[in-house]
Amino acid sequence: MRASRMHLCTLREDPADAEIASHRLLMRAGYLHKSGAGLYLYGPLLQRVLAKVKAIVSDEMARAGGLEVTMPIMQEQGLWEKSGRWATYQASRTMLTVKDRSGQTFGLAPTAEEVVTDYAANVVTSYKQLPVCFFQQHTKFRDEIRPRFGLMRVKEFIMMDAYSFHDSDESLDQTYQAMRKAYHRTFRRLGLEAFAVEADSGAIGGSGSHEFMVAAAVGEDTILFNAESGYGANVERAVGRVAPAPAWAAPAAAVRVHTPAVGAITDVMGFLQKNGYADVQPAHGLKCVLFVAKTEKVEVTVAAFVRGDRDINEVKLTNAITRLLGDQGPVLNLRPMHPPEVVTATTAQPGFAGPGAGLTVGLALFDKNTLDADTPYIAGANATDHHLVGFRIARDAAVKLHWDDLVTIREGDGDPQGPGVLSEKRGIEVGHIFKLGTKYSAAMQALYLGPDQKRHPFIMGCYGIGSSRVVAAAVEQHHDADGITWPVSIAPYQVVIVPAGKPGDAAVEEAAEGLYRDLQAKGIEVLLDDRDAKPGVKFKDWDLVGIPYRIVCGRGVATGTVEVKPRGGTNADVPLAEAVGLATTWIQERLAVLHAAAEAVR
RNA sequence: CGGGGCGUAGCUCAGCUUGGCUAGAGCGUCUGGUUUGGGACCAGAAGGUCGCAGGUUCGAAUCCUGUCGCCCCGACCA
Repeated sequence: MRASRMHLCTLREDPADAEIASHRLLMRAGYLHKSGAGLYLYGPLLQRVLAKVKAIVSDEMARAGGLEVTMPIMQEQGLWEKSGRWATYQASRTMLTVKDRSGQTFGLAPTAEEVVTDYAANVVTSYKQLPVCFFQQHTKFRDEIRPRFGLMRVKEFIMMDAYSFHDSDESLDQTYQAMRKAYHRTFRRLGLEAFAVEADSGAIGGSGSHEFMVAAAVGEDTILFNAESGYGANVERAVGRVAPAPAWAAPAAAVRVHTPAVGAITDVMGFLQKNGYADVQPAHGLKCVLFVAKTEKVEVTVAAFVRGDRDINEVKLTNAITRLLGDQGPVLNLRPMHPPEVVTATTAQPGFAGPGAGLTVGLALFDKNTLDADTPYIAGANATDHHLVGFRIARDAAVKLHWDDLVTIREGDGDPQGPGVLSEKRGIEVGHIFKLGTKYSAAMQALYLGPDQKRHPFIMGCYGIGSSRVVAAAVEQHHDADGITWPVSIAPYQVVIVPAGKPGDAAVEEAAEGLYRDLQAKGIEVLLDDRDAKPGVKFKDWDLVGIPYRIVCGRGVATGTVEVKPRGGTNADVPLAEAVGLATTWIQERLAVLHAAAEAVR
């Protein structure tokens, strides 16, 4: 491609609304055009990058046995009602809906379990056809509450989604592991450093799941990990060992203490320290957070308790409530109580809630990691400006006790699997794999005939990679002060030739044209910067765009040499005749490194 | 949806507080010339319903009301 014909539109300044590197650089280099909030036009350069990402993703999915299909983006409401998810997605309002001319309502694909399950039910009839895995790479819509960070979180995006069907848990597990391996291979070929962590399965549902994360300071997820044991989990899911609180001089029986105008735990402890309980700390508090949980059928008030120095994990709490509610569930929405609701539930102003007399809630849950039934705590007295000192849950609580895992694990907590300690880092979620079980197939009556001559619901798995998000994550991981430094496997072009002689220098022009022809003949994706611009402008542009290799035909041409330079690396002066060979070799070597990394996945 | 902020040229922004002359700058674009190894220089040009709609006023980018859009902080997810 000749640069004069490719409509390169780089910006010298950062767009005002771009905060993170990928957004900033993709906009500045002309990859992206913002069409609306969370809506982007992918320019010609981005199209090439995306095509390469998609090709690698598809290749690895096919290698793992997947069959590529294309599913409709408009999905009938009826299908979603069969699975029972219409209500969930309407409640969270993540699904965009449209009406056709006859008034029928459709959802715009946020995912495709229903569509693919319906397909499998029709085309897979016998256990002899199992397992099977269908996948696609297609546009998805999610009515994001707040699109942000350029390509990172948008309303319309491209996702690879795969769905597998099985007749046994063992078969599902085999495919799950194959997908896990395929994902690792995919990310290595893409040049991305990604790692898998345990995750909550969220709205998709199911038993097990792992997320694939790209480490990045701007990542929206928090990961807890221990490099030594290999444990890693999203904070939503992470478990760990919390150090016990130190003992303190608690009264034998609970004492009601006047604690004027101090509701926050640290304030309460500060007050008590000055008023007769010198050794109390926040860890001696019994923190009570009040929520309202909604399911399709019921609305229930909930009190959640955790040790005073720790926080409630709302994802864990949601799951715990769902378990308690049984067939009244699942919980579709969980929100903290508004102050007037707190007053109703505790007969006190917010800040003085506790599990003793006076608390009126549907459910009371206690964190089993940080709380003990027979240890003394300082609890709210359900009376404004009063606390109970020396409160013991087993003895003094006036509510039915439910114990579960509710605490948010944080840096410094113990590794659940070994002696080590957990660390924390931020990550961008680029992929997710789930074991779904029979959630969809049972609900939708998607059945196959087994060797026992009976009909069984498919056991399912589902797997996603955010193809367009991967592009943003790649830029986050590969950029410097001058611009993007694409891995060669996904760069829009592999080489750019920059003629840098005086205009009309026939020798320079001839050398550049010759290299251009020869590289094209070798199948290299090559650009020729034939624009009438100063060399400095060209260098800046290609550094920003991120072309991995640059060949400069300049003053050396007179003596028969050109310069070959990797992006961010050092120049090599080589004879004109060797430039094509050297660039080709370097490109192939770098691709080989990525392939070797993929082959090393076990 | 709650809280904060912003809408002026393709991009980045001044001007608004305290209403008043032809609405400005830099970058980018176009023309001509000089330049040509890390975002050149000179001369000239094009480009604006000041987000939109009302209102106040002799007069509104500026003040008021409404509305739409966008950005940032919190709850969703690839």
